[in-house]
Amino acid sequence: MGELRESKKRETRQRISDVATALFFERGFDAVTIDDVAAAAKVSKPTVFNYFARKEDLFLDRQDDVRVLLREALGGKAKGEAPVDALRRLVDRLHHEKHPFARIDGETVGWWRVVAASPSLQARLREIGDEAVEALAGELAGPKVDGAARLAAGMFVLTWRTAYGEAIRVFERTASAKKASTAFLALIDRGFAAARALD
Amino acid sequence: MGELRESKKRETRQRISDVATALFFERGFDAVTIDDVAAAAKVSKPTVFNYFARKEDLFLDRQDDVRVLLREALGGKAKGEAPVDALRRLVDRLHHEKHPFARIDGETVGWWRVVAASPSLQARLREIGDEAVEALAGELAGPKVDGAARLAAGMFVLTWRTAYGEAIRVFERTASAKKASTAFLALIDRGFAAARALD
DNA sequence: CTTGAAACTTATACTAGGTCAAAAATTGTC
DNA sequence: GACAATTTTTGACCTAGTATAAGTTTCAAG
Repeated sequence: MGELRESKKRETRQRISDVATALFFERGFDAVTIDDVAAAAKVSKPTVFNYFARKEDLFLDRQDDVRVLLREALGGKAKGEAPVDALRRLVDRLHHEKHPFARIDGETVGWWRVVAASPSLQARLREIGDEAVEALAGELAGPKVDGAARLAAGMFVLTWRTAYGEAIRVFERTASAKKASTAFLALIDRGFAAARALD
Repeated sequence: MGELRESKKRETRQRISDVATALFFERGFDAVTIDDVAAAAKVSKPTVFNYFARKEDLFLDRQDDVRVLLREALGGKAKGEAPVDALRRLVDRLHHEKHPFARIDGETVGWWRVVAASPSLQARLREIGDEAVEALAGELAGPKVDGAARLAAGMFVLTWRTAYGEAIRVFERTASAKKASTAFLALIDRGFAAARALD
């Protein structure tokens, strides 16, 4: 059944990803070329693109997680529970689990510095955000997604993005993960309160 | 003092823009190369980039308008008037003036179709949106922009974008500019109501 | 009207992301 | 071990965007 084949592919993919990430942290995203990555991972350029559709995906390969988390948060919510409450619980859960999406510390900030220095990574992040909005709108409204659902979904994603960005800023200013967390959750609450006012 | 020079530049810039827009409508954004544009406008490729920093700017050259409109709406607001009210008045004004930012008709939809078919135009549009958020946050909060201001600004931009997108969808479905307008204003009101709940 | 400086445009060449087709190597199955 | 399927590679190609240096046009001053 192609076990060896599968594991080799996983290995190759992983090697490319690891090598690329290391290079990006070292030199910055834009200063590293695909040829650099390919050479360091000992594969050819087309092979890199065989595993990662865009250069940005070498650094941002958590997009699928977003969809999964949203779905399981909304799918697993108690009957009658408002979506906004289920999402609020998701934030708390991820925050307690120190999930990188909901927690700022030295590591996340290192990651963010790479992003902040690269316009194309930021562009890709915006794109992922919009995809998340569409996915979330689908979860919220079922098959018939309308403007109201998109607006609600947009508010969650916007709130998350804004809270995350603010937390980074606070961390960089104060070097305190605690203060960053507080700022993060405060903005989350603010945004979610506004989202509640939508209906 | 260089009158002829100035007018020639204006002319060249305009010619490039017109020629490019026509080509984009004709063949789609991605199917037209900068070389095509340069040849059709009878200039060289570097000259095109001399006037437009990116290819996308050949089609989206209203970014400055956004900043100007926001500034004059918030600058000219009556003392004591809430920013949200001033922005709401801006929407109404643009809508009545049939400004493309706030009105959907056959022409806007033609423009939108070009955008919808091009990932890079959509990416640039997202970027412009984020720039608008930063600018608006600055207008709202003065020199010290904080997370709350960014969240508020983000909500306005999100609401506008979402309302605009929904209006396009309605127009394409019903072919009625009136229904599109109604959908647009309904979502604007919805989003602005939520934004009011922020404080 | 000439001349020299400044601004604009050009040709040319280059970098880098990304794609494509076909050859070559590797693995799975008979 | 031979044949089929899949992966990888090679190498060529396209396009956006940039740098450089040379050519052209406009301007202002003599």
